[in-house]
Amino acid sequence: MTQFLNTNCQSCTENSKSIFCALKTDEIEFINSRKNGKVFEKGELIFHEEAASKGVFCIQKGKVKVSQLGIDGKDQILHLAKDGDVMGYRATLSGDTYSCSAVALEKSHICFIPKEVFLVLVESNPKLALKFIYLLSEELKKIETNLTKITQRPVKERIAQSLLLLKNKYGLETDSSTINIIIKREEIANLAGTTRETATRILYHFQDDKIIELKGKKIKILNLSRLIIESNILD
Amino acid sequence: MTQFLNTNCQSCTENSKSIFCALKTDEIEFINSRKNGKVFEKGELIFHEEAASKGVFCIQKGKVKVSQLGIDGKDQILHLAKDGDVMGYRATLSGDTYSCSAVALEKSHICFIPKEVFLVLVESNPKLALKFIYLLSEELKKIETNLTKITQRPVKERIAQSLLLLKNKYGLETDSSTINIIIKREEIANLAGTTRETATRILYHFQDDKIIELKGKKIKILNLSRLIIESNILD
DNA sequence: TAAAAAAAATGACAGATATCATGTAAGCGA
DNA sequence: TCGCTTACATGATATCTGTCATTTTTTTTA
Repeated sequence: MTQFLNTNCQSCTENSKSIFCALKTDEIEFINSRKNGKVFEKGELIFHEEAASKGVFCIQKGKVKVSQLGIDGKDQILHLAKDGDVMGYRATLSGDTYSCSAVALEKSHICFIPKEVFLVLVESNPKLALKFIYLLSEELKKIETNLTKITQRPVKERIAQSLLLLKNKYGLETDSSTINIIIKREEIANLAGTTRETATRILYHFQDDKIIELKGKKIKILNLSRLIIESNILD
Repeated sequence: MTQFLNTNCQSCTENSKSIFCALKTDEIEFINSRKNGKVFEKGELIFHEEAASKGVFCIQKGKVKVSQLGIDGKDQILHLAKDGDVMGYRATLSGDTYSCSAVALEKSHICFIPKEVFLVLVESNPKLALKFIYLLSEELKKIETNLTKITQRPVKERIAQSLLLLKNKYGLETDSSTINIIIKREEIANLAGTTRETATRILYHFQDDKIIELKGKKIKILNLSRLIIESNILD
């Protein structure tokens, strides 16, 4: 059962730093009166690929995976999102269907901004348009690099990279070493583009080597520098 | 030895349909007087990844591969370009280094538009900005799908897909079956994210199955529908 | 045109990963 | 709390694909 949120954008932008923060007060008002907040439970679908884009989603608080389904149902996680991130703008900007699905990784507060509202803003505010150009560019660069890496590097390195990504994205807990996300083995596999079994094995490898410690669905990084070495990221 | 071109944009936009075609006459004049045309020989480098973006390149006539170097020197072709295509805009728009290298696949006539000129246009012309948003979006979608496919599908399907891509991009010769591009085995491999040897073997497989015919560095499609089946693209 | 260099074909082989199968543990709803 | 379902661990196996080595063909250059 999804409940509705009734926060307003003003208080939201104070905390998180979404792309909408640079908007003028009246523009924020404009969004605020037309947006639509919802609470999504863990595992709940936020939007589905192949659905016609109806607008964009802005995460007030939460963690979301954005993934794409392969032919035989295996999905590839393309993007991880957190507080302040906007999702679905690619499809909305090009008037297309969503090319990915978004699913909450934990209970998340997410606002929906209808297409018309969003496009009016982008088209009337050149600065915002440039920001999205920027965002798209970054995204494109990231995924290009990813494509090259994922196809050329062995699974072990990709798993290490995935762990580093999770750490950088969601941060560490108060013990300064446990990655602040509850994530299934299968999702780690989908991030690294491999199978659940292989991911499991490699994680245990890393545990045997005292690089990480597996604590149920959480992962504690024992030796960050070695994890970086394993990931074979040279830069 | 690179020679210089002295065509003007007016005559160019009449033939090809680049993204700049929608510009007003004075804007085209503006580009025309500041651009810089060159002839690149086959195999010649047009721009190099990691170089700071100095501007964008517009193909008047030619074929170009845009690729990214992996860790051990193997490169992944991310994009194929032809007449009217603009390259390097991603980096230029986000004020970044190029993330890919571009190399001519055949003798190509290419104009260079300096960063300042390009950015002035984009920032002063909202319609153009939206066009680039569109372009970036399309590119992003394409590469996301590619990432999922390339990591999840076997090499055979990827090779078939690569051949279809080449056909769709560069078209067929007058015999209505030979793909209109001279391309090395290694480049097909780099497109499909595999090795030269494996690409070779699979191409011969396809030839044995009477799906294609290898004519030196050219490829003739004998049975398009079977090639599509092999590519396992369901849509 | 001959020689040299580059590209391609081809076979042998090894290894990384996926797949399959089965048992175990953990989470969840009644 | 029990039972059911979902997630996880783990071994055995097969296979795809990359690597290496050698020969042949094609292209380039002198």
